[in-house]
Amino acid sequence: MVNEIRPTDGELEILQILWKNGPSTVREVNDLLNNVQDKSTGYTTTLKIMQIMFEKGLLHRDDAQRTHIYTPAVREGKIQSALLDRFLNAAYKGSASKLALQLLGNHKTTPDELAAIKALIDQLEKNKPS
Amino acid sequence: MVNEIRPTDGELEILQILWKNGPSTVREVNDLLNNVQDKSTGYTTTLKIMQIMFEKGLLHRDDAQRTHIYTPAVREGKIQSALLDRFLNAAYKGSASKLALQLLGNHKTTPDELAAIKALIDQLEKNKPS
DNA sequence: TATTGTATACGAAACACTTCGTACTATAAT
DNA sequence: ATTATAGTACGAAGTGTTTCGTATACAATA
Repeated sequence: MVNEIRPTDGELEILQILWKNGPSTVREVNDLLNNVQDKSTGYTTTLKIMQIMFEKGLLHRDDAQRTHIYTPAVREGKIQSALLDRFLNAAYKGSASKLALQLLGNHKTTPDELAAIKALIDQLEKNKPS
Repeated sequence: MVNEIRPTDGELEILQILWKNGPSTVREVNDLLNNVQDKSTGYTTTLKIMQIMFEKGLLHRDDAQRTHIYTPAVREGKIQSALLDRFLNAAYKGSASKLALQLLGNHKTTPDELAAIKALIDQLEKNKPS
């Protein structure tokens, strides 16, 4: 069930790194957490979290070598959809348009992005003429 | 700081009820949790959470009568903005347009709502001509 | 007045997440 | 070969959330 996917914030940070950088070792993930981001996480902390993510089925790992290599077990878009769905219900009681309006109103969006969104809306309107 | 506002899912459910129904007692909130929603939460559980929310400053309360009356200490829109910001960064690394596209693509939106969103985009394009 | 019902307050247990110390092991360097 | 380095595994502490039992107080009523 998609409903069961519930990565924590910490797990999501690690997933983001793996989605972006491809298969990685704990060391690589930990370095990126500490250098690229402001976080200062101990190595064994990152290791533990990734081990737990592996147990949960959130990550795959190749332990053929001493240094294990981890990969995400789930697609980025799938996780995002599941989280979005949950968030939409929890914070906006399911009103997607309310979320969209607040999103576009609060955040800077480039003209290109606005155009892409408008194009999608046009397409939705064509496909679903009421 | 808006950044500090971090209601849990359980707290958010209670806030939703208070935002919708106005000042309420623990009993009223608990009844709504149990009847309107599928949850089956004990009275003292709801009480405890609301007491903690009060301590955190998430709720105000009038304890002039034996039966206390609780009200939200924060506006719905403000909480939503804070949560949306956090969610956008955690799950979409800050790309509002990516979130918007997934949102509109995944969820049914009525023609009226689509029109409202398009109107907002038009206005944004007018105000910020690149 | 005594009993019953309904409040609040409090404490503790259960659970999950994060963090870190430590033990152990394999590889690399001297 | 010995030592240093870098990795995994494991356990336990700290924290926050949720849950519930229980003590206590007030109010209504028989």
